[in-house]
Amino acid sequence: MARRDRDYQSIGEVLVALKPEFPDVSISKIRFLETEGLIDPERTASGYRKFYDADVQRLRTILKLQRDEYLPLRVIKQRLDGQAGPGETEGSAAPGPAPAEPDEERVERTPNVRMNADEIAAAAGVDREVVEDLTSFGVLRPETIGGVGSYNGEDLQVLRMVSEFVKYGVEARHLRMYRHFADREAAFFEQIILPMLRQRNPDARKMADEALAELTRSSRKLKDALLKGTLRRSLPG
Amino acid sequence: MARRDRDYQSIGEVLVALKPEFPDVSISKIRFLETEGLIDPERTASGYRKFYDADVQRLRTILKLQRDEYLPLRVIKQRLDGQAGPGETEGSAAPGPAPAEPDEERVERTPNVRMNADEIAAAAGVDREVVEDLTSFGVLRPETIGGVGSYNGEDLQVLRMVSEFVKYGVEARHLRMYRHFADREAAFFEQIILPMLRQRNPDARKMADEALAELTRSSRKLKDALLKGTLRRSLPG
DNA sequence: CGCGGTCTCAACCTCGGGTTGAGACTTCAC
DNA sequence: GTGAAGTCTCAACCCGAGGTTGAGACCGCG
Repeated sequence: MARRDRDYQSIGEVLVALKPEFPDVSISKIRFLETEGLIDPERTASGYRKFYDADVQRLRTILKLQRDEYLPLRVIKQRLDGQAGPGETEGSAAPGPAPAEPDEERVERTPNVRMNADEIAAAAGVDREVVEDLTSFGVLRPETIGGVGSYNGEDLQVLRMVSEFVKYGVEARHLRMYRHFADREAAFFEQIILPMLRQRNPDARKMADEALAELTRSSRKLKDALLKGTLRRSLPG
Repeated sequence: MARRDRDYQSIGEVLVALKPEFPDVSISKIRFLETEGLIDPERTASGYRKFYDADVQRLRTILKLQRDEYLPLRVIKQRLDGQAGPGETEGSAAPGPAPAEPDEERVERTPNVRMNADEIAAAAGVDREVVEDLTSFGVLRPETIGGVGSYNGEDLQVLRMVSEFVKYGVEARHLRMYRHFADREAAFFEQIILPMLRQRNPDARKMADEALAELTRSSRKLKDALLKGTLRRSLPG
């Protein structure tokens, strides 16, 4: 009678499963990742770790991020534990050399900030006009509250990047293409994700989140690779 | 008579210049980066380091990559020295799902590999048909040698990412948008870079390379931020 | 029943990324 | 010209991240 009918794997089985893709994984490493809070497998009555598919998938994601993106574990953790991951958000608003907070732990940031056009312009170090143009071209989409645009932390992220382009003389209207593309891409992802959400599986939500994160990463790399390849051909270099 | 008419800065001046943006920088760190081969400032007759604008710019780039992307110094170095990867040329077009080369010295480079459709399909673990479809949709653009497509390492990168999408049931034709966008973006960058190359400055080439790298990074973040923002609104999150 | 798998816990290790200090030279400001 | 401030090298040291290595005890399955 094979006992293989249980619906989880032991740590050793997981090891074997991951080894081909991640030769550097080890039992002690997996355990270590648990002590660091990156995974949290259930236990049997006697204390053995139980790895369900979702756990293994998460482990795979962790190892991939570590190997391919060189992310430190604390960042991986943040990024996986709810989108609490602050998209990085380097602190200190304001262009001025403001000593800023020693800050140290850059947790919590982003979503609940609220700024008007002047504030966000100042925070990103660009002219207010840039903000207005970006908004009118739809690159930024502030919520409109009482007829006045209200920008959030994500908009600030965008604006900071735009400010890099501005240095090279790029104008807001040139950046519309980025907005259009983001919309198309989001719609594309939605088509993939929505069916997953409709499943009556209790884990559906969790799986969908993981899937979305993975799609986002893959698409980023795809865009990168295509862009680089194209540039290499079109620019002498 | 102010001696300020020299066209370079001392290490201390550089420190002051960078401090606002990178509070953690220090003199010893800058020197350390030199011993690690990441920068290579000229020296005065008496041995003092001379930092020209391009050196400072490079330094800034290094610090940004370290802080925002968490890249280890050796990876930053490789990435900035562009092409100069070590060893490489694994050539292991391993079959099977994913042993491939985790490669250790990541991504970026593998220019001189040459594969036909079957080989690249095997290396990425997808069906040959996927390769054919991608090629016919222009997502992959192999050189055609004697009527036969010849794919390189960049194509393999792309194909690996595509294989992630395939898992979710995406078909090659859905990915055409990525190709279109990469083309538009490359053309956009070209418009920014070409004027820089035409300058009769001896450093023009170097500056243009730096600029291109910076644009690439900024645009990546911009795309990321826009996509995430859009997803957050369109998918219940 | 025994052999291999798994558990915890503390000690240990390596490496990346710097810091510190000593001792000597250079440059700036007056 | 002289001293204070800045810079140089070089070796030694430091710290944290990310694990590894046993020792000793407990499961579990054939």
